[in-house]
This record gives sequence, structure tokens and C-alpha cells, in this order.
Amino acid sequence: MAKPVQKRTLETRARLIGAAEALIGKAGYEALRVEDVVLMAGVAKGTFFAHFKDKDALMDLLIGREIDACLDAIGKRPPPESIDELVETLGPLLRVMGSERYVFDVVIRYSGAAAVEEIGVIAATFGRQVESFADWLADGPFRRDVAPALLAEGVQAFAIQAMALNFCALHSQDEMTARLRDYLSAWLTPRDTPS
Amino acid sequence: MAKPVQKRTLETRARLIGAAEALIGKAGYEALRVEDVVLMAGVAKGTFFAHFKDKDALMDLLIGREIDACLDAIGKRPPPESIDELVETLGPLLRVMGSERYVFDVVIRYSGAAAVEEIGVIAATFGRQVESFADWLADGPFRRDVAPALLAEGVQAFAIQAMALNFCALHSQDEMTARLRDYLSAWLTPRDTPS
Amino acid sequence: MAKPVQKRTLETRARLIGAAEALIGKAGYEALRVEDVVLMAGVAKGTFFAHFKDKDALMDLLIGREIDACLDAIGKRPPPESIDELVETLGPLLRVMGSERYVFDVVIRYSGAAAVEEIGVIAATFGRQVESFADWLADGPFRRDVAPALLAEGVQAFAIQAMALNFCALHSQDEMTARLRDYLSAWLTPRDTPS
Amino acid sequence: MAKPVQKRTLETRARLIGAAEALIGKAGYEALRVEDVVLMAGVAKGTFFAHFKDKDALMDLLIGREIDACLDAIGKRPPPESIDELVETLGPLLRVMGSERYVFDVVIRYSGAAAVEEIGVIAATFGRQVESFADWLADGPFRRDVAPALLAEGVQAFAIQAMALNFCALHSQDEMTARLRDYLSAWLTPRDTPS
DNA sequence: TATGAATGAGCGTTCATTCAT
DNA sequence: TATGAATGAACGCTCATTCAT
Repeated sequence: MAKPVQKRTLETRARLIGAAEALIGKAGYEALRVEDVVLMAGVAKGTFFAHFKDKDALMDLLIGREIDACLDAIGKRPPPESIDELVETLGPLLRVMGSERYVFDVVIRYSGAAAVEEIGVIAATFGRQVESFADWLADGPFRRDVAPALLAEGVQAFAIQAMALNFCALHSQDEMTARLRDYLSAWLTPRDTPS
Repeated sequence: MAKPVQKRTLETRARLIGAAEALIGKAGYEALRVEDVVLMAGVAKGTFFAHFKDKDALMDLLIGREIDACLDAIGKRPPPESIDELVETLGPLLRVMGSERYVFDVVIRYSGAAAVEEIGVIAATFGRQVESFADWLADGPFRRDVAPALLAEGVQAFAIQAMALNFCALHSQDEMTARLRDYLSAWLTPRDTPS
Repeated sequence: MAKPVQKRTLETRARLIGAAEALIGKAGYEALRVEDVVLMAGVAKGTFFAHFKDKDALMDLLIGREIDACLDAIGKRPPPESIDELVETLGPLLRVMGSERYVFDVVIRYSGAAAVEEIGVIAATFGRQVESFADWLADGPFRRDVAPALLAEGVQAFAIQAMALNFCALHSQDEMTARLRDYLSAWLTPRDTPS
Repeated sequence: MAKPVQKRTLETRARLIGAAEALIGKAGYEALRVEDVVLMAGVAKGTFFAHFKDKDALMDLLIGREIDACLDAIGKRPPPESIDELVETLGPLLRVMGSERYVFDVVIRYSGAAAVEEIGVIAATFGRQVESFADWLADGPFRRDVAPALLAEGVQAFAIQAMALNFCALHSQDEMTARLRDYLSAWLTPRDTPS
């Protein structure tokens, strides 16, 4: 008998999320302050914490949402049939997670769930990612000498590496995709030509 | 031009670093307080900030030093001749960077330099890492179909992946090394045996 | 609109002010430390700054209050009927504003409001002073050839002059009143005896 | 046998003063920092304090100089022959002392010397002011029922009052002179028509 | 649920002044 | 005289989080 969630509750929550999104749109994730969110939402500070365990929970939700949207869009495309296509497909994902230093840090922190019972949204998307990747890799023209799941984790690792180097002043923004292509080419190309 | 650094300056700096190291030895990095450092160093707070831009600059230095010490020690060993040996060799590095959540976060944050002119110590060690790794991989029994530098970056990516998953409640501390072994095995094993 | 001020807010504010007054009673205004105030008030430091913009705002309030108390006490006395009585009446005021160098400096600094919307307590008391003085002067045995308000401003000017000279090593504390008497005698004595 | 002051010493002192004046010209008195002065003068911090007891000594010197220059200029004019002329004559003085809040505060603080043996430059100018004023007042068409020195001190008191009100947001800059005219008119007009 | 005052530990800053070289 | 690293005592601030109402 899940108690019916009241309409007002949902509205408040929606207002908080809406306010946060609006503020992030203006000044980015890092600059988001709980104070400003509740101000714009027209509720008290305490109300915020009645809806979200802590500020990070909201961040997890918002960033997770963005990643989910990416995955949804990606899911509608046919599986990539080459490394180049794979890299291109991953583009939106890299842009979401790698555009802001703060977001990248949160993603890294939350990519593994903090505890089993409370897997966050970002952690869930990472699970989704591995599944998507694994599916593609199993069907596409990629190496098969390693389990698809492991292969998928490698794709994730290389994506993170590519993003991380992106925040280094020595590397230009444009290189990120090129870097990832090199990584994945070396990681995924089938070389064990059975014959 | 370059004004000669005074002896006293060096001494004070050493005292600050020494005090910080002593305190970290007792309670870990996260618990370090600027207040305690200056107290133990017998130095005014203002002096601390005359030597380090902020607390994070000291952290960058200290953690960077530890990583450097690891790399020095590793450099004295003969290059690893197998994946297992490689993983074992990387052990100290993983322990330094991956044993404390706080340290891992600092490492991630500082691994990319904010600007060319202010490359931090940690960022520099990441360059050193890739060099060390590349040297080994070029000589060892590892795949040669991709450039050693790229191979080395992959090792780094997988090491970070292994550490990150380590902070996830789903995975135990012990798995870290095992996980890394799987990754590196798939990444480094030569499979294209040229006839 | 005007959100009702909560009882707790008032209590906390009162506790802060009470603590400050107690400490000033012991060691004077100059020695007051924010740290000690919050400690004695049993309140967090952040709370202090939620109630007062900065330490000076509290000083303005406290000194302004003392001046106000003086003016209240003075207001209960019958208007002075001679220069001597006037000087005597002004005594408490001079003692409040002129006994501590630090207080005098604050008074001078805050006697003019920084901006219309933020007229401080001290600035307000200066207005009150002129009003009080003007009332006396209009009724007493003083010159009537100039507007009472102007006359009152002159009294203020001479009081400040007397206090300022008091902090000069060349003049002893005791002379202050004598000096003021001379000034006011020359300023207020009616000389144009209309036939 | 006053030891001959070395040329270099005088040069350094001049460089310090010149640097300070240049910086004040750009950003005003309040913003002056010892650090910037020595930087611009090209000497070490310690050298500053070898030449000036403290920062305030430099301020006293610089502000005192400006006031002195005013008095010199004023001294070349014939003594004022009316209140209006007197007020006009005082104009430059008011502008120097009353243009910057910080300068006004310093002037108030130093108008009385801190100790007999070390009468500062500002304090000396105040002495000069009283002398000048007294001379004028003794000869001009002003009241004579009060000693010229007392009269002169009154002029000073009213000048300060006029300046102080000027820093109050309620009063406009333009009123300062008008205010002073009213004060001095009431203070100086001879009303004791003997007959 | 909603409220919002209060928390609180520590960081960074300020900047005139001192002192050993 | 000249140097400049070191001093040092507060102050102001941050801002997510709690808790009594």
C-alpha cells in the first residue's frame, strides 16, 4: 500500500528541479547554491532537504537525467558498425560528462554507487552504459576474444581518460574525440585473425 | 634577475612540509588542518599562505611527492616481464592514489593542470607515469602493434578505473588488483603473433 | 509582506548584544572581539554575521544606544537655563563619546550616514542631538538672532572640537569641559540686547 | 654637529614620497599600501620603515604638505574683508581635508598632536591655521568681544562640522560652503553695537 | 511537509610592522 | 641604511545541513 503521493508534494519537487535547471542553465553546475534554488522555487531551505537527501542527491539526479537522455537518444540509433561510428555515437555523452570540471568530478565520484541499497541515478546510467556498449560490441565488427562486459568497461575507462585529459591545459578541446578514437581503435580492433 | 632564494625561506618551507607529513602520517590526508600545520611548524598562519597559494597547493605537493617516490622506487626495479609482474609493480602506486577517497579526488582534480604555466606536481607525475609505463611496455612481452605511449595511457586509464570502482561499495578492496589484471591482460597481451 | 520576526531571532540578537555589552563593560570597546562575543552568547560565529553586517555594525548599534540613553536621560531634565547648566547637561554625552579614542573615531566615522538607506544608529542620534539642543536653545536665555537649529549645530561642532582636543597630549581631560564652556559662552550668549 | 645626511638617503626618501604621491593620485589616500609604495620606489619594505616611523607618519607628511600648500597660497591673498570672502578663502582648505573620508579621519586624529615632543605636520598646520585665522579676524570686520584665538578655533570647529556633514548622504556636496557661510556668519558677525 | 534561524569548523585574508642578516 | 621573510591577531566568509516549531 504505497501511500499516494500528494499532488502538492510533486509540485514542490518539480519546482525545485525546475529552479535548479534554470540556474544551471545560466551559471553551470558548479555555481549552483541551495539557497538560490529554494529562493527561485519559492520554498524554504528546509523543504529542499525534505525532498532531497542532500545537495549531491539533486546533482546526481540532474546529471543522471542528462546522461539518461543521451542514452535514450543513442538507443534510437542503429548499433555502430565501426570504431569511427562508435566514437561519433559517444559524442553527446562525452559532451555532457566532460564539459564542466565539476560535473566530471561528480560523475567520477558517483559512477560507483555509494552503497548497494541506494544506487544513484548516475550509477544506474553507468550500468546502462555498460549494457549498451556490451550489446554493440557483441554484434559489431569488434574483437571477440574478451567478454563483451569487460570490453564495455574498457570503453568506459577510455572515455573517462579522454575527458580527463581534456581538462588539462596541454590538450585542446578538439583532441578529445581524436584521442578516444585512438584508444578505442587499439582496444576494440579484432586482431586475432583465426585462420 | 632570478633573486637567490634565501636559506631561511627554504628552512621554513621544509618545516611546513615536515609538519604536514607528520600530521598526515598520524591522521591521514583528509584530516589535515592548516591551523595544525602552522602550529606544529611553529610558524605564523600568514607564513603558510606566503609559501602555498592555498591548502590544495600543499596537498598537490605532498601527494605528488608520494607518487614521485613510488615512481622512483619502481624505476629501480627491472621492467616487468609479465602482466602479473606489471600489476604487482603498480601496487604501491595504486595504494598511494587509491587508499583514501580524499586523495583519489585530489589526484583526479589535479591530474590535469589548470594552465600551462602552473602545472602542478601531481600533473607532472602523470606525465612521468606515462613515460615509465611506455618504457616498460616497449621492452616487455607486450603487444607492439600500437605505440608505447598510447599503451601507457591505456594502463593509466585502467588503473584509474580500477581505483574508482574500489570506492564503490559493491566492490571489495581486494578485487582492485584482480580487476586491473583482467583489464591489462586484455589490453596488453600480444595476440597478433606474426608468423 | 513584512514577514513577522520570530521570537527566537529576537532572543539571539538580544543575547549577542548582551554579551557584547558585558565584555565592553569589562575591557572597553576597543578590546571587543567578535570571537568572544559569540562565545559568551553561546552562539555560532555565522550567526553573528547573520545578525550584523560586520563588527562595526554592532559597534554602531552599541555606541548609538549609549548616546540614545544619554539623550533620554537628558530629555527628562528641565532645559538648561544657563551656559554652565548646559555644559553640565552635556557632560554625560561628552563622557560617552569622548572617553575612549576608539569610540570617538567610530562616532566621527558613523556620524554621517554612508548612504540614505542605511542610516546608522549613531547617525540617527546626531539628528536627535540637534533636535534636543534646538529645543533648549529656543526656550532658554540664549541668543535668538539665529535659528535654533543652526545654534544647535554649533553646539555640536564645539562639543566635537572640545573632545578632539581632549585626545591631544597637550590638553588634560579636565580642560575639556572648561574649553566647551568658553566656546558655548561665545556662541550662545545673547549680546544684541534689543532696547 | 648634525651628521651630514647622505645623498643616497635623501634620494631614497624622495623616491618613496614620489611613489606614494603617484599612487595616491591614481587611487586616493585610503587605497595606499606600503607594499605598493616600496614596489614602485624600488626599495625593500624594511627601508620604508627606516625612513618613516610608520605608515601614518607618511600620511601625516603628505596630507600636511597639501594643507601647507593651501595655507601658503592663502597667505598670499589679502586678508578677507567679509564673511563671504573668508568662506571663499577657506575653499581650497575644505577641499583638501574634506574630499576623502579617510583624509578627514586622519586629519581629525592628527589635528591634536599625539605627544608634545613629536608634533606632526598636520598638527603644525592646525597651529598655523589658527594663527592665520586669528590675524584675519583681529583686523577684519568681525566681532571683537572674544579673543581672536578663540574665534579662530571656532572657525576651525565650524569648518570641521561643515566637512563632516558633507560625508552624510543626506547632504549634497554643494551645500558644504553654504553651510559654512551660515555658521561663520552667526559666529563672526559683530552684534554688540556699543552705544 | 514546510519553515528559516541557527550551526560550525576551517579557510583565506589582511597588511602594517619587526628583525636577523 | 638596506633587505624581505616572517609575524600575528582577528576578521569575514562559506554554505550545506539541522532542528525546533
